[in-house]
Amino acid sequence: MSDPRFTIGEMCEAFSVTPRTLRFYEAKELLYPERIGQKRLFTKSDRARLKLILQGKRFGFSLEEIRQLLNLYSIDDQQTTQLSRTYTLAQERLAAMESQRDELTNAIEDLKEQLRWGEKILAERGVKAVA
Amino acid sequence: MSDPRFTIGEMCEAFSVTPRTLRFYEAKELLYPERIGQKRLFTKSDRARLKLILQGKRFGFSLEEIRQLLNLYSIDDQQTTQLSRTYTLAQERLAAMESQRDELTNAIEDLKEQLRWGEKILAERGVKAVA
DNA sequence: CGATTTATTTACGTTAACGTCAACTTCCCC
DNA sequence: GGGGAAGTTGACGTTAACGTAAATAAATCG
Repeated sequence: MSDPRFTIGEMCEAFSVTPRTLRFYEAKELLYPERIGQKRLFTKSDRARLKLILQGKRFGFSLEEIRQLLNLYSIDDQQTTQLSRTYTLAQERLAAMESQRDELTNAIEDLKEQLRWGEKILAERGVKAVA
Repeated sequence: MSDPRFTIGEMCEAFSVTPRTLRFYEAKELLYPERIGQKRLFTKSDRARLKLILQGKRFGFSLEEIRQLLNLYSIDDQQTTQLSRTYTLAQERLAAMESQRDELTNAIEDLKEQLRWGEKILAERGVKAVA
């Protein structure tokens, strides 16, 4: 009934990454797989963290930034002080993300306008815009 | 009444970039300043392009991606075919940006939940959450 | 038991986006 | 006309995030 462990190959298969990537993340202290002899065994926790890492990357965060974000999830039960510090850290991150989203929203609007303009030009020339 | 030209120094001042950066962008064919002898003279058009470049970078686009985006703005008046091709390219880009924004929106929601959860924990322990 | 398969460490290679000299020209000022 | 100040072209250095190759070990399969 104990938690399952995964080999590096299984992890790579499941998340579409290379072994090099997982070893690299471990070296950068983003993952902490167990060891049996030399070989790595990834836990459920490692899977959860890896999922967050890959998500973070899609948002354009650096691995170092992600490492700090991950620390938000590993809460030190003993030190409440630590907790409220990470809390403010999370709020800062949130603000950054929101402003980034707003910028994106604006850029999207601009692009849409450009597209409408382009459509008009194409229409004038009697060319159908590719839907 | 002719358009004003700007030295590399003026450009750096105006956009908070280094000369190296502007020369690099020229080498990568993102900018096309004129030349008077050896020296570069940046036009109004270069300023517009540079503004878009810096904006693009904030969205996490690579310089190569930005270069392609910039070509959307420099429309070849002779070849309409070219235009409708770039039009679809712009639509793809738009779709990518929208889905990226949506992902961000979700992540923001997740983070907010985490924060609400953290607040409760802090409250239970009698610690004020840092506003 | 020998051959794969799977994994490990070590270490050099790679791309992107500049930073950072070094070694000149050119222009302007007193 | 002798300096700064501003600008130019190399060319090597740097960081991030892995890729890739070499040499080696452990486990598995017929």
